[in-house]
Amino acid sequence: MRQKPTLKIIAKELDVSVSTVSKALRDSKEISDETKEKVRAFAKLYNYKPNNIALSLKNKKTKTLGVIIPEIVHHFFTTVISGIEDYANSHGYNVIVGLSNESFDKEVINLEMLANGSIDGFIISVAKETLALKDYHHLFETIDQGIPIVMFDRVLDEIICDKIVVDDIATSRKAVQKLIDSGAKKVGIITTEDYVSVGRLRTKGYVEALQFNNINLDENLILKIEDNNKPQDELLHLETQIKNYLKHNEIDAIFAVNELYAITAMKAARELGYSIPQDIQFVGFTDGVLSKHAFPPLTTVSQHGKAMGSQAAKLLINRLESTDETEDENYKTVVVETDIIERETTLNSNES
Amino acid sequence: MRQKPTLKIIAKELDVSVSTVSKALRDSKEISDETKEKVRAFAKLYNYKPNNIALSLKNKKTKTLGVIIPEIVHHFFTTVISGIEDYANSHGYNVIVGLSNESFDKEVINLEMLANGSIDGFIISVAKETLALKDYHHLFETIDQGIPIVMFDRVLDEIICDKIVVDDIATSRKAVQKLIDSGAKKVGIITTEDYVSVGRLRTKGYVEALQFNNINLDENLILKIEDNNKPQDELLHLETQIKNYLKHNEIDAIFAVNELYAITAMKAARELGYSIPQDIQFVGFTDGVLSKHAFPPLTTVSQHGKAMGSQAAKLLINRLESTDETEDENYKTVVVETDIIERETTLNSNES
DNA sequence: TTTCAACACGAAAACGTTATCGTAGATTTA
DNA sequence: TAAATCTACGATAACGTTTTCGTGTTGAAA
Repeated sequence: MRQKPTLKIIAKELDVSVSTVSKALRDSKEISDETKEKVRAFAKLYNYKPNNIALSLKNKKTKTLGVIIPEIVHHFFTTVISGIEDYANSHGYNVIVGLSNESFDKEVINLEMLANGSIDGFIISVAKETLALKDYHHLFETIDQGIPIVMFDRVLDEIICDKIVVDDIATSRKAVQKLIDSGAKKVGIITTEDYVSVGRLRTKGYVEALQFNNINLDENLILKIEDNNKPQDELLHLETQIKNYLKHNEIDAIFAVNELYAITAMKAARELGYSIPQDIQFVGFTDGVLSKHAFPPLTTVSQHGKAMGSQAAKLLINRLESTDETEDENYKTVVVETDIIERETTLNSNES
Repeated sequence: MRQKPTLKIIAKELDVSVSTVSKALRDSKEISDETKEKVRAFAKLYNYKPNNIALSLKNKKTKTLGVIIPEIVHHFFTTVISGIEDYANSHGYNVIVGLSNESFDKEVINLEMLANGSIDGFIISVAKETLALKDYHHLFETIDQGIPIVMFDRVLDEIICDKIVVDDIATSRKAVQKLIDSGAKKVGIITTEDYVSVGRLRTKGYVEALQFNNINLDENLILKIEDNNKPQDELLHLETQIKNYLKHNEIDAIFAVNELYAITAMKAARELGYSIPQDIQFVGFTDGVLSKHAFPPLTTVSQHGKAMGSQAAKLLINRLESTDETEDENYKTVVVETDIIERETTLNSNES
């Protein structure tokens, strides 16, 4: 095991001062060509690379981004991370990820752990529990410490910072409209409880689409999935709620606010004897593996997670590298486009 | 924006020396209770937290683990990461992830970027390209620098380090045996090319299982999927290869070395008029979302990715914290158990 | 009274960098 | 020849910690 060479070691070996070595390697004009050549050769030979930690301490910049998400075993979040990584890496930044597991406490701990010098800025999608508790002190504090935050997906109006979102309301309207255009008369929605903002907004879009088409809103057609605390039978719990919902309502189309709800509803519908899409149509949200490989392949709205990720990284890095305090305080919230990917759970509009 | 307090600032404010503040906060007995109290109160008031970077520099330990994987948009890898995070976090470590995108160059860059002080050790699953090139100099070099590596999933015999693997051969044997026990006479395998070690090993297990049951090996039943360089139509490419394979062979069971191959094969089989599992049975590898929500739900072998992840983190952290050089050099390779999760693409053994 | 611990604290070094400033000797300018 | 200017380098401080080693007061022991 060979120990990593440092400036000091090189300096001693070459019998010059540390400053000379540093300057030579940075091609300072204070150093003669002769000395530069000697130092460079030696550095190359021993594979010298400057120590990142020392640089971070000196520059007060770590060149790393902290990403805090509720869950990593989730296609949407991984596409976002992938987008962040791409952009960050190609701009000389590293990415360190923290998982909140939807827990407020873990979110706070992660934030604080990373805020003590480990990272230059955060990209974050807050935990459900944080949403429910409405306790945002940790976010305020890190911003107050001068660490910029970019929020995505689950964003908070109360926090003033850059944000990356999809236009949930408009997208949801678009999805429901698609269903209506394809001949659906009784469109239901499977959504989350209202404290999850994306759920609330998508429900709103659903309502708006109905109004726009002069369809009376039937509250029974809105299924808000209750969270289950026991993750083991989460899925079972979900299924029974949906089956119950399907049995007690006459529905010919469903808009589900995420992939899992859509897939599970399709399974339930099949078991109840519906055929898809003839008897009942489906549109999901988030274009993940599940949608693509579902049976039949699910028509869904694509959130373009990768684009969201790289947008987030871009915004954050721009802010970090803007000549501090110059043109700041004008926080942007960029809304990324969504598309409906038509697959086989919806009828063609002209077939209706 | 309030700037973060440092020892120096606290010291000045309280009119004591930096050392006194440091000692007081670390509860040194050199400091009087009175002073300790004063310092603690002040530190608490201003929410003092020691700067991680400075600590890292001083201690030559960063308390962070570098994880390098080929792809993050992949269920297996995310479960592994999740296991790593869990264990690491609860032991005071952070995790910084690097994506190689299956590219040798990106793997090398990521490794070097992180090896310069940013992390204490690596957990890595090498890129396909690295496997194909058989160029491991970057791995040797980081080990040579005294940075420990734990390899998982795709491991290399040539590298001497801790390893986490599943027993691919045995598991594959078990899966094929299951198919045979359920009455299959003509079992095929859909696998990767041989340079991907997991593919090679699983193929080997397949062959062994046939031998064990005195079934003649028909080379035509082994489909090795060729990699496609154009990621856009990767899926299409896969489908045509599989359909072709199904058309030209008489097969009543398929063992696929990953989820995607299995799902795609099921789709192809359905399109060719097979019914599952009556006409053709399927077993996949890796228990991901796809398997669980496939139609019909796919019988598959579970790799327990989360367990692999936490095992990897445990091995790495143990090595990092073992009183250096004392009991080292005895590298372990732990093999984690696999299970076959029976769902609806296989017949019951007694139905045969 | 002298001597000596014990006590409570401060100074300084170290981790690996970079940047500012100083300066000895060589060279040019007046 | 004296003065000014380069040239090429070294010393030092600084980033925020922790730790080792002093050291000036006490109070107690001799």
